Amino acid sequence: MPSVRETDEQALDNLLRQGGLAAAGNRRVEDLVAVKLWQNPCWLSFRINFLALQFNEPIYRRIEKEHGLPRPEFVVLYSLGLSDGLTASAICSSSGFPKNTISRAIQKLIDKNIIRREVDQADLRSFVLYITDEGKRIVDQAMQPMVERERVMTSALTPAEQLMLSELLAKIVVDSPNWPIMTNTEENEE
Amino acid sequence: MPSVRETDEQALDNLLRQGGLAAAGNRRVEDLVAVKLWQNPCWLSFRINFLALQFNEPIYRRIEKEHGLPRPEFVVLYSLGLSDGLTASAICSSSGFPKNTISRAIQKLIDKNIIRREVDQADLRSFVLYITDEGKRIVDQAMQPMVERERVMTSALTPAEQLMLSELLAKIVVDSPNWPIMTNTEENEE
DNA sequence: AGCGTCAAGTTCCATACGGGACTAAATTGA
DNA sequence: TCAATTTAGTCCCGTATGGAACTTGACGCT
Repeated sequence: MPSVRETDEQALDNLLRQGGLAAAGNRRVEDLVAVKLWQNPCWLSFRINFLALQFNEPIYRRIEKEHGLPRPEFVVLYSLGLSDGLTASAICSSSGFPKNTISRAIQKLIDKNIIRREVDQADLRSFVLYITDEGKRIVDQAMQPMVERERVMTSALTPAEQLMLSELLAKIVVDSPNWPIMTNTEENEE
Repeated sequence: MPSVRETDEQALDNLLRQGGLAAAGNRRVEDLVAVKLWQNPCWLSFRINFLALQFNEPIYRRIEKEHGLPRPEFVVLYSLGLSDGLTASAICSSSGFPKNTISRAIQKLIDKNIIRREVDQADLRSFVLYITDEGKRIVDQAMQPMVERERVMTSALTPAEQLMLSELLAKIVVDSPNWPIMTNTEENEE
């Protein structure tokens, strides 16, 4: 909680909102994008959403075309690629997809012999998921364009800036368990 | 293009991937989230997507409940709130939604008297969109929780860090027109 | 002018998605 | 030890979504 006075808070708001405006300089950017960058009370969410889109759209389109895996299926596969032997609910909560979507994706992947499923002996309700060799092959192959896409997207930043960005974002992610659950029903905050 | 040698590049990769690991310290974070943060070749995309989700999910759920506007409709409205008199295609390209989705959303908003549409005299194919008073009211009201959510999400960072983050992200967004179009058909890059 | 191409929006349609109800197993607790 | 509650995962079903084809107007070219 920063100890700044009211007016300073507003000044900070303005600074945040205009973050990167000076540095943009001669660079040309689409009109509405410029507005959403620099005249937007929600500076963070636009930046984040825009960049997520710029990454996801081409990547998932490609994975769909090349491997026939829609996004939820690939998310499951990717998760197992990072950490084999997961359970469906673990994938849900780290990816944000609802459990029925993940469940469907898992079924499809099993049918395609891309993952394998075993009942968890410790908890007979749940299943432990394992990636197959075929699955490993697919993840490895799909990884290349993803990494490359990130490289392209971050190429405007120096290595030091990239590192700074990685750390700042991680700091926020790590803090996320502390955020309040947004209750949609109440009308007034503050 | 950073002028680093091969091995340095790998070292950088490792640093980037582990960005924020040291700072996380005692903080507890879900297992798979930790893996996706710090043992993930795609450090950027996970951080970005995770945060986008943490923002979008509660916000759009709330806006849906409170104002009956699904996400694409609110995106249109929000865009007009920032810059009145836009055209449908401008909204498409800044938001990333396909044009039929935006088209539908516009129709609905017109029906609900939240926006208004006039033929563009300069180009009879296209329409110029205007927000109505009712629309302004809704945006203003919906803005509060959005700003508040951002405040919560960034509260782990100092003001200086927030400013740095805003600038780094903007720098990437500004660079986005230079990124190559990903052609999904080719098999090999490099 | 007249034809081909392109761009703005709309319509059609198959399908993926997610809310909510449901089953079954674990856990709590009296 | 037997309800009552919670948790893992599946199923059902209405709806939103986005690809592709289509309509209409603009633009370029000869």
